[in-house]
Amino acid sequence: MYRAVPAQVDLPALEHEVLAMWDDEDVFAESVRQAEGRPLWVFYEGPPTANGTPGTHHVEARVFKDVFPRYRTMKGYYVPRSAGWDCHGLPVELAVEKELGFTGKQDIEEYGVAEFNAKCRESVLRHVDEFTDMTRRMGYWVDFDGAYWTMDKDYVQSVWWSLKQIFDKGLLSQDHRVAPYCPRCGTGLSDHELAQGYETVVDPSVYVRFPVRADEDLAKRHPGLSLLVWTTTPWTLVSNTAVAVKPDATYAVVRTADGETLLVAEELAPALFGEDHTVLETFPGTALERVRYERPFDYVDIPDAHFILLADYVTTDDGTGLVHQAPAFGADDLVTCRRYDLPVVNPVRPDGHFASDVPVVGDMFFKKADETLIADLEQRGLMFRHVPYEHAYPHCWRCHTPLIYYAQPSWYIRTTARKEQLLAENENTNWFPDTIKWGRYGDWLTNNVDWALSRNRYWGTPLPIWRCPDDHLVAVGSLAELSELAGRDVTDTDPHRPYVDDITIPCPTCGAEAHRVPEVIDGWYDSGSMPFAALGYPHRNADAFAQQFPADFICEAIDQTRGWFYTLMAVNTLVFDQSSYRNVVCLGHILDEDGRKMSKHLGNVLAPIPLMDEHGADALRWFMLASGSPWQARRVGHTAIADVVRKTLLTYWNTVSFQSLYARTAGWEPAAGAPAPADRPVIDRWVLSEAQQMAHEVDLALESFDTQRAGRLLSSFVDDLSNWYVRRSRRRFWDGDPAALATLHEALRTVTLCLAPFTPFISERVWQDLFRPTEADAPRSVHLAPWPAWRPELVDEQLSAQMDLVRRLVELGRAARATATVRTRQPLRRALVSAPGWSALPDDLRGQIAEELNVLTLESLGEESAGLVDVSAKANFRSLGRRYAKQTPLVAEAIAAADPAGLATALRSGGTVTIEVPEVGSVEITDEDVVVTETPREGWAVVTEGGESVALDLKIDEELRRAGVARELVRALQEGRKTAGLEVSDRILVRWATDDPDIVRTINDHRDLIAAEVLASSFEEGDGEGSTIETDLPVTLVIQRA
RNA sequence: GGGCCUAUAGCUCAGUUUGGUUAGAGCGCUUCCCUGAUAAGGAAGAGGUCGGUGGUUCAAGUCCACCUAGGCCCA
Repeated sequence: MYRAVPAQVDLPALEHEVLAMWDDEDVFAESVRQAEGRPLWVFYEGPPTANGTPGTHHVEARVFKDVFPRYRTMKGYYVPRSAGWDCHGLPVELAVEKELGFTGKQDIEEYGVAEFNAKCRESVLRHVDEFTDMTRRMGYWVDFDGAYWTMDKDYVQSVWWSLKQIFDKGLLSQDHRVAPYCPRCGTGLSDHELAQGYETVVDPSVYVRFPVRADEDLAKRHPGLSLLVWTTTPWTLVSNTAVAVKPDATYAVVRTADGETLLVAEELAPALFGEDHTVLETFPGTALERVRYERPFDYVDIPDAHFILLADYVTTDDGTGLVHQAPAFGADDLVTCRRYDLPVVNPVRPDGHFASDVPVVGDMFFKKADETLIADLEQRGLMFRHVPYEHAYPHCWRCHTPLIYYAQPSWYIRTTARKEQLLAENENTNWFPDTIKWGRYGDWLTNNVDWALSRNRYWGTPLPIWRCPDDHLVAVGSLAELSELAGRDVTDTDPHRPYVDDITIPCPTCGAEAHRVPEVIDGWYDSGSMPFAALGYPHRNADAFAQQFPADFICEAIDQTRGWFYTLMAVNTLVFDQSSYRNVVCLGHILDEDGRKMSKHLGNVLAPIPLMDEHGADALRWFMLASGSPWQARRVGHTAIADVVRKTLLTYWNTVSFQSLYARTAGWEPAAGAPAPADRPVIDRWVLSEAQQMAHEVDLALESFDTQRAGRLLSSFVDDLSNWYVRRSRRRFWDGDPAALATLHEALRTVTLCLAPFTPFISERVWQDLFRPTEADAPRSVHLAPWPAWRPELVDEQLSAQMDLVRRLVELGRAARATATVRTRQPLRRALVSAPGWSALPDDLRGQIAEELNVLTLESLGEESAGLVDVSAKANFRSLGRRYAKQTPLVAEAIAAADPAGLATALRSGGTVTIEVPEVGSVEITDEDVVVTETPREGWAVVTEGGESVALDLKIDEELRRAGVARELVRALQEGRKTAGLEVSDRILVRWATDDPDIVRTINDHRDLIAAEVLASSFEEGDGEGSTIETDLPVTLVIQRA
């Protein structure tokens, strides 16, 4: 026996019960365990940074990470899934610094690295709990007990091992380069970190005069000549070393309206000076090489410098075509200046402040110096123009400090050396959506630059390289290896700073004492190592790794193209010569209701747990999976989610509740048996066929990671089931018809299983209420059940098409009633139908139309009513166009001109008609080529669409009218039953009283029908106890429970 | 400056792969209908230059080119 399913449901409360049940019965673990030995389907969880509170965008990715493993499990795969936590890195350090009130590295050093790292570890553990709560609440099944932590000792040693592989391949090296650097955090940033931190800022844009030295020939020809140099970083002018020009551009000496003489690229002169200037002389950039000038500031000593040099990268798109060179602060500048053997002078300290001994700007933060320097240039008359300039400038993605491009020593992984291989691996990867593969991600790979791996920080995987005073380097792959090198057992050491820093080894090359280099590594390398490091490979779990590499599926949001998607591919391709994932689903971002990014700043962040406790996790999940396109940025808000509940979840729930109500009322059990599907009424066969098709197509959609399509299929099936199958079959349920009950049971079983991966809570509850109690061998959870078996013998495509026709005809009939303003409750004598396929429609289906439209008979419009109709014929371009292409309009014209009635008659019998078309000749027309529309003439309500017509006979005689009144009485009584709070199976006593002879006659004529409809065991004239029914008819009705 | 995505009803979005002559749904609004599961359902109405221009084609929301605007990413 089914459990009773109330019509009203509190979804969030239901979900909490289901969560408790999963815990009690250990369902998730069992779903994995019972699949052991089956084919593996490998999923990798991208570790969230255990820092800060999870947001609704975390729910998005996690819904997708859940739905496909659940689906694959149902399809018979073994899908183990471990949680993972990204523990290291600047975000954690920053959070701890903030807690402790620190402002920089010096505070950390004073506090003690060991103590600071202990705080970091503590902070990670704290934040992981919040993620765990959110993850459980949303029903994301992932194994927390087997979670990997990037700070675990074994994890760190696996990372070390992989770095040693890369070092041994000659791909890990130290280099001095100009790279983005955060002066606050005191560390360089990798390119994927840089990518996350561009902010639009207003910087000064300055055009500065650099006077050409008086002893230069050029200055002799043009006394008072200055170079006009443009920069948006005035603070770098202190270190001006040279000026670069484009060798193949044309430069001009220009006299301005003010009579001043300036040197700029010729094509930029109009933009700079307007039309009012005179070009005195032009020459190519090459002619300017080594022309000396007076530098703007002489605060620091830069020997043998300050002349013009040539560089191809200079453009004449904007600025002046003369580019200021400060090799310590620009990657291009460094390369160019080195070619001319110029010194690299850097007056800025690692903390971003000018050195104390620099005049004027000493100890000033680099950005702050702009103002002072500009004032000075203006005072000395060197400033030509000074305007604010809005542009995107990189900032530290965590602390928002403007970055400085800064020459610094750093460790690099030479990913550029393996670029071709990375591109080849990308070739073998399936991206969803596939545009990412060649677009955003492919583009990123094509423009790959070496990976700046090291960080001058504390809480991270220490770079496992030991160096002796003679710069011999050793890479170490584990603590065991380190013990051997050190000559003592250090395997119990925490591999983090500062402990590992204290271990020294004799240099294997020269025997001198070697120390570990001070850097830790980029946290993104940790997460990219997770395929092997999560298992502690190669130090253990070699077999498991062999099986679980690469992944069949990973999924994150689009910001990870340069994050995890990249590091995962890069690390594993470098170490194993193979990428670590085959299919990658790449989601769009989540925006607020107004289309803005969610940020604490705007106060528009939706906290996930309250959101789920209001609407339910299923609703949020369904929204993420099926509402809009997952690849696109989407707006999330309460209305959109409430809509999911109302539209899909409650419709499903109410169908379940309906089934439970009538099955229980009838005492029906699924085991009681029912006619074989083939022997059931046609509407049953139809819904079973639809269910099969739906399950099959949802299967295919999920196979190709298309949850949106799957969702559409599911919700439209739920709608069909509730608003067509149940609606049309209600009476059979009241009677406890086993065929109907069995059919709905089977249809609900199919849809419940298909919904399980999407909405695991409500489907679990339905499983517990309907299926677990009534099937002897039912799994104890829907999530332990297999995907519905494909039963093609139940599919009937012809029936499906016929039902579509029926539903279209019903629509036309309703529209006809509306135009005639005859309400549906009033029976009509007959309806006439004209539609292709009508004659083949089984009587059962015709009956559905008649009942739905409340007409006594249905007739074909063509058969006996020839005189009543107007016939028109229209060309079907789709079929004609294929044959006649260019001549289609001519043929169409000829069809329109032909006698439509004759055409229709000939074509209806399946024949063909030959018509003569000018310029084309004889054309043979079949019924496919023509849309025939028949329209009745007078006294009829007709609606026609696409060649299908329904006409209602509007004549209402006394008999029909009274039948209508009877039906009105029935409706009023039913309404009364409901208001009185009666159960649907309760019998009632009815008393009626009226002065209206017409009502008396109606009741006398229809007494049995009315009594049967409202379950009245007595239906008598007179007064009685009970509830009085409200009705617009002149009659008093009183009902009472029998 | 480059790459990618997006542009369809007041709002949120389908439809574009495979071109076919009345472009759909939901929400909201108006009117009506139906109700023995439903916080439902149905019909009609108002509401569309399918971002713009040009092209290909007998035929373009759909294919092509260019442009505009917005978003994301890179420089």
